[in-house]
Amino acid sequence: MNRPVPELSDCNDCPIRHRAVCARCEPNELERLEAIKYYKTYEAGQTIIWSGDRLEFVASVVSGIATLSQTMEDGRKQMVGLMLPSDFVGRPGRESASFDVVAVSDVTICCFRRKPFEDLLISTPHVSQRLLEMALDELDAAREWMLLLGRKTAREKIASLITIIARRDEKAKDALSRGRPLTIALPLTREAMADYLGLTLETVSRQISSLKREGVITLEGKRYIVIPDFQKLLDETGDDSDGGLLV
Amino acid sequence: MNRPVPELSDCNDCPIRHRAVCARCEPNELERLEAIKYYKTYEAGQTIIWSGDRLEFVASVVSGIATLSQTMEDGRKQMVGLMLPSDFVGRPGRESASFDVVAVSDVTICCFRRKPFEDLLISTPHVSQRLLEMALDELDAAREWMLLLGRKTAREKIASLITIIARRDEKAKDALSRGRPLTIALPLTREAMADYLGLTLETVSRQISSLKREGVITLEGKRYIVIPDFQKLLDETGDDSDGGLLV
DNA sequence: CAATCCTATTGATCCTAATCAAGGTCCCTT
DNA sequence: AAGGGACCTTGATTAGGATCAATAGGATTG
Repeated sequence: MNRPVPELSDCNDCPIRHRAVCARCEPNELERLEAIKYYKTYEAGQTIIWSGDRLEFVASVVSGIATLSQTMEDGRKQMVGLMLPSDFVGRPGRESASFDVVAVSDVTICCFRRKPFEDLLISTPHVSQRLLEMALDELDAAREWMLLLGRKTAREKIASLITIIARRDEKAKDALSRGRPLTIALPLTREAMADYLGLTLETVSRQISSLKREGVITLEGKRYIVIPDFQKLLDETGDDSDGGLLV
Repeated sequence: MNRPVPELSDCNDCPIRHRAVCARCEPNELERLEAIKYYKTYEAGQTIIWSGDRLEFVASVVSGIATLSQTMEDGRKQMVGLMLPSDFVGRPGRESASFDVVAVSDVTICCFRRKPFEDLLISTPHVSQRLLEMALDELDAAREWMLLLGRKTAREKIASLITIIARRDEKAKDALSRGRPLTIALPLTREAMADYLGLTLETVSRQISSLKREGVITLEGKRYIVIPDFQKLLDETGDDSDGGLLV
């Protein structure tokens, strides 16, 4: 199936610029980035990188959603990363992948050949500084996620996941900041949600039904959620109540 | 209580050099590091940084063990980081702490005042490159930890924790690589282990007793563990069996 | 349009780990 | 040496989520 490759303008010349990696790049540095970049698209369900694969590139998600996950020998599976547009995938300095990267929806990524990208890192300090910031942000997110996995109830996990998705939903930002009812797209299947949360898909389904019964959320089809009162949802997450709407 | 501040030689002039952060530092750069560094010691049980505190420094653990953890309003607690000597604590570019940092044993850290350290990062690219590598390593570790929290059984969690501690135990390295019986110090209380693993302390105690009953481990006192056959322990972790002894 | 497949929902039962509770061990203090 | 306190172990019971199973909705295909 052929899909058009995104125009350069889709990501403002440099695809990782939307996370401001290249905000301070000199023209000649941008040129070097351009020279080593190419686009790839994957269909929903395809595996982009297998754990253990040799890493040929690092990449930035341009559109679509991908997941990072690990699978145990007996099939138990845990999602360990959710990559949305603008997220950075891959590890400068590592030869092989530690996790599977799977396209959940159709995905386009902007790749940079790894070796030249690493060379470029050495000569453009502000890029590695920005990557460090991004890595530390991801580390903070991973640590929040660990609290969720280790200590939250099934109900709290579901409520937390919905707020996480709502906060990263560009289209919902406006309604969120005004305290309006919120409609958000649910990009994950029940199974993917279960893998995210360390639950089974049956438990996910039951908890969603329960939140629905109690009016905390409403479903529109299976893949759209309406949140009439965001604070009420936040109260179900188990997180500190203050400041929840901010950040 | 007064403890002697470690000599400079304890950490080879630059305390983060043992993780090779400064391997490529010029003499004048090392001087700048020296100028903004100071040592602090904490007793077991003391909180080094409270979540939300303004961050005055970043630091490197010189000796002892500290934990990063989060607590929910009702007291549920999850450890999200275990800091051993040479680990880096803190976040350049962030004003306030997201997690509690607590000394588990007596701890000495080598601090760098944050602002000047951040300035130094900008002018010494190889330091931020090294910090990036360390952050990515920690991210990988966090993701392994997420699999443990989300999908492993209590027994697998305990076995995994013991292997993690064994692998980071300098004194045990030799015996480990030769396939010898291994004695390791257990630096954590049952409660701290429970907070690490997302379990209760009773479950931790029961699972340790069970592994002991079945001869996978032996206890020497409460805080030393003997592992007669490391592979047998690995078989209990749920991780892929191949390559387990390496890395 | 029926057949099939994939995803989701709901019910019944089981099991793991949490909770509640009682002792036990070791160390420190006096 | 006795007392107290921190830490650990073990037992009994409960509960939350997993597992097994049946059904339903919606989209795609022939």
